Amino acid sequence: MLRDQLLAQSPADLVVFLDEHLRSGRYLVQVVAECEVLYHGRAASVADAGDYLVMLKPDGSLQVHGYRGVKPVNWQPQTDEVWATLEDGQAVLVAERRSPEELVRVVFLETSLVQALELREGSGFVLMGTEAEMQRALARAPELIEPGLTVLDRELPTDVGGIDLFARDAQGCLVVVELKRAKATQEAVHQLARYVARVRELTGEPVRGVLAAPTITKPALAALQRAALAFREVTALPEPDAGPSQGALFEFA
Amino acid sequence: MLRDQLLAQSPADLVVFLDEHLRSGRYLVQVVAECEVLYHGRAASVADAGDYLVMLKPDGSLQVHGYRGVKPVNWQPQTDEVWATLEDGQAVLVAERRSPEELVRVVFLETSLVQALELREGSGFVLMGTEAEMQRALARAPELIEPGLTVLDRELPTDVGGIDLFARDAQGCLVVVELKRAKATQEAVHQLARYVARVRELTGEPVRGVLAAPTITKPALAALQRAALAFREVTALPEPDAGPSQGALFEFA
DNA sequence: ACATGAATATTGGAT
DNA sequence: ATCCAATTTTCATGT
Repeated sequence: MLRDQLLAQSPADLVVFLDEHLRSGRYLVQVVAECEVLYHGRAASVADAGDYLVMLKPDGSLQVHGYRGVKPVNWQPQTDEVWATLEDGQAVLVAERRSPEELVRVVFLETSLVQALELREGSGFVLMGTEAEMQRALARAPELIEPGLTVLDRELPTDVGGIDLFARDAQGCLVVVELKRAKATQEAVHQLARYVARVRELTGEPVRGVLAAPTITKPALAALQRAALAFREVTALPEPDAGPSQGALFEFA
Repeated sequence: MLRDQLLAQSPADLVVFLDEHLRSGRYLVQVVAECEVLYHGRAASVADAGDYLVMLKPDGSLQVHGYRGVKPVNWQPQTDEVWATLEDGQAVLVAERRSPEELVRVVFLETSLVQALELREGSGFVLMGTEAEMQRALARAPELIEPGLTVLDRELPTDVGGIDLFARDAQGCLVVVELKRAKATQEAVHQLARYVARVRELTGEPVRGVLAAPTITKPALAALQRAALAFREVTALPEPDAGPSQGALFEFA
C-alpha cells in the first residue's frame, strides 16, 4: 500500500513528489512538516508555523492534523483542484473548491516526511443503532411505545417539519412521536411541541405527543411536563444483556 | 518529526512497536494496513477487511481513515486506554473509553507501514467569521441591523433558549434578533418565533423578530413571512471588495 | 458531570 | 442545485 516515500527532501523535490502523486488521483498523500496554514472560505483562519500532518485523499479532500483531537485543525472536503508550487524557495500546497468558493494554502517550512499510499476502495461497512433503524423497529412493533398504538405514517411532512411517527392510540386519539437515538434535549421537546400544536390546528382533534429516546436531560423532562407531553424510554441498541425480544427487534436484518 | 518507522513487519513486531510508542503518550502513531474494524458504544459498526489508515494521537484519540472523505470511517475521541496484543497470531489494537462506554477494535490482517511521529504542540491559531464575532460586531454597531436600534442584552437566557441579541428599536419596540453565520434555515425561523412568542408572553409588550444572516433558504423566507418576522442580510466575513466600514467592522481586533 | 449550542460542521437523501 | 435532517457528530463553554 505504501507506494513512495521521501525523507527530509528539498522543497523542490517535495513539489515534484506532490505534483506527481496528486496528478493521478489514485494516492492518499501525507506530508509531515512544520508549516503554516491559511484558510479562506465560509470562514477564514490562520495557523502560525507549527508541526502538522497534512493528508490529501484521492477524492481531493484535505485535512491538516495537529497533535490532538479527532477534528483536523484545518480541512477541506472534496476540492476541485489541488496543486503544489515553489514560491520563494518554499513548497506551497493549495487546495481549492468552487461552491462554496474556498481555499486552503499550506506553506511547508521544514518537511520531515512525504509519502504516497494506495488504499483500495473499502468493502462492507454496517452501522447499527441509527435513528432510521429505531424508526423501522418501532413502526413494526409500536407496542414498545405503548400498547394498542397503530402507526399511521412515518416521516410525515408538515409545514413545520417531518413527524417521525404519526399514530393513533388505543382510545383513537392521535399521537405524534418524536424519536431520538441519543439523550433527548430541550430542542427535541420544542420540536415535538411544534408538531403537536400544528396537528391540532390542522385536524381539530385532540393530539398527544410522545418523545421516545433512551434518556432525557433533566431540563428537557421539566419542559416536557410543562407542555403536557410524555416521555417513553426506547433504546437504539440492544443492551448487552437484553432479553431475546428486545435483542431480536433491533438486530440488523 | 518522524521518530520510527517499520515496513511490512510481522504481527509480533507490530505489537511491540505499538506497545512501545503508545506507552509514552508522546507520539502520533499511524498504521497503514488491511484490517477489520469493530466499534461498539453509542452505536455499533462492523467494517469488513479493507485498506485503512489508522491514526492514534497522543491524547488517546483514534481515527480510521478510508480512501475518501474528511470524516474517518471509524473513530474515537480521547480514549482512556489504548493497547495492542497478539491474538491467534494477529495484531489487534483496542481503544477504550468510559463515559460513554465505548470500544474500537482493529484487527490487522496485513500491515504495510507503521510509523511514530512527534508533533510539537501547535502555536497560534486564529479563526475569523464565527457567530460569536458577528455578535460582538453587531452589538457594537447595531445600526447594521437597523437604524436606531439599541442593544439591551446578548445571549439572554430564557426558558426556551438563549436570545442572541435583545434590543429596542427607534420606536421603543422590543426586538429579538437571531443570528446565523451561514444560510438560515427553517430551524432558525422556528427558534426566532419561539423566542418572540415567549418574550411577548413575559412582557405583554409588542415584540418584533429579526433573523440576521448572510442568506436564507427559500422555504425559510416563506415561513418567516408567514410568521410576520423579518430578515436582515448580515455577513460574517467582510467581502473581498467590501467598503472600509464593513471591512473594519468585522476585522479581527 | 451535565447541559447547551456552534461548527469552515460533514454527509447522505429527497425534491 | 437546494434543502433538510441525522450524526458514534466533535468541541468549547458554562453551571
